[in-house]
Amino acid sequence: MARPSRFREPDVLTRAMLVFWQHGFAGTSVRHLEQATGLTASSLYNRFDSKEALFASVLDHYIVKVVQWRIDRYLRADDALAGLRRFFDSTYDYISEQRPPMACLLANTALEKSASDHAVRAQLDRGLALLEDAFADCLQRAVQAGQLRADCDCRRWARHLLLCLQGVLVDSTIHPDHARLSELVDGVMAALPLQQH
Amino acid sequence: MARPSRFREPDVLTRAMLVFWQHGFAGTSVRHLEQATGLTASSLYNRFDSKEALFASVLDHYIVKVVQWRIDRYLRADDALAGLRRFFDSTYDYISEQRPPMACLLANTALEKSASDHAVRAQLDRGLALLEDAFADCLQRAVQAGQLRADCDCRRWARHLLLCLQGVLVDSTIHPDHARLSELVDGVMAALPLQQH
DNA sequence: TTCATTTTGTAGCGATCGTTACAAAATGGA
DNA sequence: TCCATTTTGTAACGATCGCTACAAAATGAA
Repeated sequence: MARPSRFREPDVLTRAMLVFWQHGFAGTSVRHLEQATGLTASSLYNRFDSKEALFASVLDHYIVKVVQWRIDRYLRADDALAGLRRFFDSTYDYISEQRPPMACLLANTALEKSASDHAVRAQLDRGLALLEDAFADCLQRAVQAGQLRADCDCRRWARHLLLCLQGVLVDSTIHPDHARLSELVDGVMAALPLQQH
Repeated sequence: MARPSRFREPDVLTRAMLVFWQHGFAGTSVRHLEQATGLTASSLYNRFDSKEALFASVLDHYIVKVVQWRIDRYLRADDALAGLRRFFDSTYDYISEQRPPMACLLANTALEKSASDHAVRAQLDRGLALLEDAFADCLQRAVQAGQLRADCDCRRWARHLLLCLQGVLVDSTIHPDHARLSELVDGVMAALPLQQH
């Protein structure tokens, strides 16, 4: 057959992901990607058609490895509300571990890339729909567990949580302060239609 | 004296602002700025030291001409809650007038520029503090008018509103749909500690 | 009218951008 | 062993990047 590749594709995508995540699409050069992945440009272009195509693959990778992973890890916990809280906490836990905070590749891309880039837009839609559905499921379980009021409109509250999540992510890059962010999330959780005991 | 300038500085800043707002800092070239302002690069560099310095001036311009203007226009209305609602509405009204939606230059910059760029960070802080204070004042007036409960912690709710605003702005670029955004703002307003009648 | 001063337009600087041509290197199959 | 196939490293392509040198143009002061 052919000469074997020196790198596994998931590793390349993960390393490229971190660069795009931190510096954005326009702010990331192919030279930078070469350095981060350890591949030369010719190898990168051999696997991916262009910087744009690599970015599309990275976006898919992010949705599975970061978004879906966090959904599975937190939003499927037995205690739905506690899981939701931990999901938000983990968001800025993750951020404050990094230097500097990088928010969320989906939100970054939403604000950076042109709205006329329909392929990227569709990927963002998919990633955020994943989150919205996971929020809705989580809230539904909280209703069934008697944590939230029975008349809670889970779909609408899921959209509200998605909105708050994006707000937390933007805020975390401006005020990377754990206490402040935790207080903000307190407010988000308290706004939910909690079941009164 | 000297040869007079063909352009007024505020006009130049406004035009440059629209370009940075839409395409980001890295995504905006000096050629693009020349075209948008009608000035040549030599004229731009004669007034501003660098692209970075021009961006800093543009950010100041944005804080005064867009942020402060909207605060004065909406958040100082006699009916504090109605003004607050109109402030949020105006945010995505403004967005849907544009092709494509451009969110907010402060949020865009927060997610794009490096956290180590302390000068830009300080400007973002200033702009967002302006908004937070205006929200707090607005809520305080709503409390005094009996629209919100007397025990409302206006400062915390102001931060919450700032969070929701950023969320709305991100969402508006992904789903530039007026009805959906209006429903989201319904949720934000309903979450406030309204005085029960 | 001459001069000092600032803005303007032209033209292009070196550096970096995304991308590619090409041949050497590394494999399994024949 | 030789071949077909794919990856790799080297080197560089034309285009564009942020930026600037330089002189002509346009003003008020002397």
